[in-house]
Amino acid sequence: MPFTIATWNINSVRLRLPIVETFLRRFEPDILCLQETKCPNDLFPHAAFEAIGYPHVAIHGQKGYHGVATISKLPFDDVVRQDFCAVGDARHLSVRVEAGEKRIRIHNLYVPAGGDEPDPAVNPKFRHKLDFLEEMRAMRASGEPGVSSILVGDLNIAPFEADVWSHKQLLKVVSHTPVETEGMIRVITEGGWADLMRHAIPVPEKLYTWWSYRAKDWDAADKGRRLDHVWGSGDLVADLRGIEVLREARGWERPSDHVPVIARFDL
DNA sequence: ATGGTTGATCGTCAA
Repeated sequence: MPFTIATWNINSVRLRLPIVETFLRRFEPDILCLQETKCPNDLFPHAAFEAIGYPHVAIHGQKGYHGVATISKLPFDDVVRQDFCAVGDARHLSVRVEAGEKRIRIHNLYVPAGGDEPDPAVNPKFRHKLDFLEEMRAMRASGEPGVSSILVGDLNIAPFEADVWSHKQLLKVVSHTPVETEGMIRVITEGGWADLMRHAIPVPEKLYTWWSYRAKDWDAADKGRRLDHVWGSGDLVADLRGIEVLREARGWERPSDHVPVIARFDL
């Protein structure tokens, strides 16, 4: 059976509810994982999602910052909210679904951006990001017997040269420094994950999911980075039918600086 | 080298 999952850093779910609804109506993913919802739990717009066919919603929000939400057509159970680095940030949410022949744990993650200065000794935000990455090493693609895994989200790291507009110019820019890119590749390798975006669209093809708000003409300048990711347990590689990065969404009305990534499977 | 933009919230932080 077809199974589709999307991930999108929405940068305020309430402000951008209209374009989220447009996206869901047009692409009809079974599951949408949102990051940076910036929405306290008691103000989350549940009714809007239920009204367009998404009655199953898990949220992990806080006031002002961060926040993740998993919005689903399919029922799920065993919701887990992990407090990475024990700082009380709402940055992780996982659920377990049954789709086709498979049971799948879906992790929805929002990794700290890490601030501007890529030195953990002087920048506590970068220290936090590296600590978060270290804690991610415990995430295993085969964590539960008989359960496949998908990990999506804004991981705020672009691991490969083809994931940034200029490898040389970004080597000392947070998101593409060696300690981050090597750390991420270690998490992928040790955890038994497959980088599904790069299975479908291999290096060296350039692939971006984020363009800064600060760039004057994001489309023409095209100074993007691949900060959003879709990882899966090894068994899902054979089931993957394609990846779509919805670049056009960066040009929508009042856009997020991130665009949706859609993964399609036949399970 | 610097400043550039956006959102939540209401001066300032986070990204």
